[in-house]
Amino acid sequence: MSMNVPPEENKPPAPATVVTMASKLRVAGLRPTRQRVAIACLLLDGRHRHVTAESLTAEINATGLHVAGGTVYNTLNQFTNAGFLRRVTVHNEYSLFDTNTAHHHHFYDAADDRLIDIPSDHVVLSRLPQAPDDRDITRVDVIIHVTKK
Amino acid sequence: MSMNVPPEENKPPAPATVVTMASKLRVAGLRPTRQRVAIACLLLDGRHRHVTAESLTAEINATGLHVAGGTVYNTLNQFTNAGFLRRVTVHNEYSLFDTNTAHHHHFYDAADDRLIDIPSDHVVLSRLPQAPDDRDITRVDVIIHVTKK
DNA sequence: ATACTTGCAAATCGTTTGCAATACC
DNA sequence: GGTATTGCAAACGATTTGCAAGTAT
Repeated sequence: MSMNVPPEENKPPAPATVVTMASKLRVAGLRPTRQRVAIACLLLDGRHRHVTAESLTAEINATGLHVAGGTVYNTLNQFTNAGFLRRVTVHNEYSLFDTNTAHHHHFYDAADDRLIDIPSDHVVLSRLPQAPDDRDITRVDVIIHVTKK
Repeated sequence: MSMNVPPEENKPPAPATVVTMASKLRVAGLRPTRQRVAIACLLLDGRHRHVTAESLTAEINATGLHVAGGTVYNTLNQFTNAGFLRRVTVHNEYSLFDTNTAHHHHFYDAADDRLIDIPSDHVVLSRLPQAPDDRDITRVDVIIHVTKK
C-alpha cells in the first residue's frame, strides 16, 4: 500500500516545526518573526523543561543564531502571557520558566537550584482552608524543598 | 492576696522590650546595636506580619529613628539566618519576610501583593510524592493564589 | 507603506559590598 | 583598645525601556 502512494500524496516527514510555530504564534497574536520562531522551536516542542533567560540565550547561541538580550526577556514574557510558558517562583534571584503549563507541582533543591516537576496527582490536598472573604482561589502551588541526603 | 504583695516583689509592667531584645540578639551572637535593637523591637514582638526592606524602613523612620538602607538589608538577612524571620517567596520582585517562623502556609493575592497566613493544620496533604533518589524533603510550602471576586 | 519588532545601550530596581568612621564590650 | 557594625555611596545582576533601524504583512 504505502509503496504505491502517488507522489502528490506523499507528505513530507513533517519537520514542519517552523511552520507549526509560526501559526501557533499568529494565533496568539504574535508576528512570527525570526527570533520568536527560533525561541518557539526550542521551547514549544512539547518537551517539559525549565529555562532562565540566561540558559535560553546560551541555547540560542549554540544553534548559531543570535537574539538580543532584551528580546529574549520580552519574548519570554510574551510567551508567558500567551500561555505558552508558566513562570515558576521558587526564589527571588531570577525568573524560571516552565514549558509545562499543565497543573503540576515542584520539587526544588536550593543547593543546586534545580527544579523537578511533580505530576499534579502525586499530591493530594485533602483539606484546604476557606479563602478569605471576597476572594476566590485561583491556583494552589505546592513546592517541596529538598536537599541532598 | 494580690493586694498584699510587698513593693519589692511588684514587677514593673514589663516594657522591657529593649532589654529583652538585647539578650535575644546576644544569644544569637549578634551585638545589640542601636539599629538591631530598634528593628528587633519592631519585628520580634510576637505579632505575626510580613515586611519588606522598604516597609520596614518606612516603619523605622516613622518612629523618628534612622537606619541606613544597607543596614536594613543586612539586619533582615541576619535575623533570617538567626531564625527570627522567615523569607517568603511568592514572586521575584523583592523579598518578603514573615515574623511567623512556625510552620504555616500562605494565601497570596498578586493584584494587591498581599500575603495572608494559613495555619499549618488548615492544609492537609494526604498524599506526597516520593522525593527523588538521594534527596530528603526539608519543607513543603503551599501557596494558594487568590483574586478578588 | 505601515505598523510591529529588534538591537543595543542606557536606565531601573532591589540588593550587596567596600571602606572609613563609629559604637559596643 | 580592639573588633564588630554602621553609613553611605559605588557596584551589581536581573530585567525593562527608549529609540533608531529593520522586517513582516
